[in-house]
Amino acid sequence: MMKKRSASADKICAVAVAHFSEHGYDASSLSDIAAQAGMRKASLYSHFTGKDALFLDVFADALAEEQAFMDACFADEAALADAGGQLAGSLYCDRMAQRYADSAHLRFLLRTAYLPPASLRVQIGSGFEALLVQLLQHYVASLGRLAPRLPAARVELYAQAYLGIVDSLHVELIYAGGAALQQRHAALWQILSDSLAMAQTA
Amino acid sequence: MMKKRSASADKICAVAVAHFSEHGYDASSLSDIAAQAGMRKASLYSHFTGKDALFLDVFADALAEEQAFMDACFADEAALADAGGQLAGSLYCDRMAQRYADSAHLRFLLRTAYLPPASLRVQIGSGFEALLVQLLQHYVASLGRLAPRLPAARVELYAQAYLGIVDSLHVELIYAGGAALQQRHAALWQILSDSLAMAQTA
DNA sequence: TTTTAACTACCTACCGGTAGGCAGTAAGTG
DNA sequence: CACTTACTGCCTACCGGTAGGTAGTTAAAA
Repeated sequence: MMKKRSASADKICAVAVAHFSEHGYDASSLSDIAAQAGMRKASLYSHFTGKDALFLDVFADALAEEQAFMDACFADEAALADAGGQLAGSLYCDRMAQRYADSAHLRFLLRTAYLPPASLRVQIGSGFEALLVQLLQHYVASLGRLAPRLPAARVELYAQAYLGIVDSLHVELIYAGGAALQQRHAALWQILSDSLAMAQTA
Repeated sequence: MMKKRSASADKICAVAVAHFSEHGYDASSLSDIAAQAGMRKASLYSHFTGKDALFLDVFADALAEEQAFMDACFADEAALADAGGQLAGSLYCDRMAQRYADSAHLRFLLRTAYLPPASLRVQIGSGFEALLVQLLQHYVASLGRLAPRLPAARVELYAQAYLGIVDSLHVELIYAGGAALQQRHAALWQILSDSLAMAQTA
């Protein structure tokens, strides 16, 4: 593991991710972040060259954390493949609400992925893109394991639909904090399940 | 129609919706908005009591405009019901990408609905909620017309799924500006169509 | 003549960022 | 051992800039 950062820098990042995820880039102030990390604003500049650099560091942390979470979900799903009735990628969706509640990194990531600060748009975009590609690969692998006889065109279609469903759940979390997530999850999962069943029997 | 505002106030709102939709609440400055509307910042205060008030006025405009657009889509869909093969709510989704490109009000609405300024959270939330309720009613009415024999529980399920799909398309627009919207639209629409076909033949 | 909408000028508050100093510490040097 | 040096991590104080917002004035419209 790369453990290059000092303890103070880690503390700053931990505070910063909470601020950024709650207030966004513009409405987060370095003074507040520094104060909550137990120091003055000027001292931040011993650890980060500026607001953008801090933001990007936090973003990198968040990407790594959520990628690890995603990997773990699909690894668990593959390990629990004995219960035959489940759908590909379901574990990741099942755990999403709890993860959103627990992880400031995920809240930060969703907020900044959809509406990044204008100056960092490209870097944020490409970083998040990589995460989506990874999710897509996990899903396709899982689908190939659970429904091996599916034609390639259908695999592509379900992959797109899966990403869409994940985004839809994300929106529910951002927008309503997950209050009505269960209903939406169930509804979208049902139509996906119906379509898959139809494709497999045909 | 309530045409209460002065021409200047209308101009200010037209400029403000562009700024807010592009930069968000925090990163939009009243000086810039005023300058682009052809006056000084102080003159704004002859028309609006402050930034919040201006923002809420713009929000109300956007709500009204997009509600009208939504109503028009479903009215057209009902009028064109002769072409039998279509799904409920499809016209609204079909027109969404073009609408997003054309209407700063829609871009503004999506941005502020998902990540409102903290101080106005509740007002924004309840306003947007009303729009979603309207969308739901339109969809249920349209579905009832196109698939009258569907059991009530299924209607509820498809309504939830439809809202989820709409949100998913919104995210694609916000995130990628609609670059990959066609694929996602097709995929989600396909699984919804499959599920509906299955429910109707069963 | 009263009202309205615009103006100039200014206020306070806070922003991100910088300069320079001050304690503590650990290593080199006689 | 004492002394110097260099470095770290944080501090106070400040910079230029800009934000939202206010006061008071002018000029024209009603």
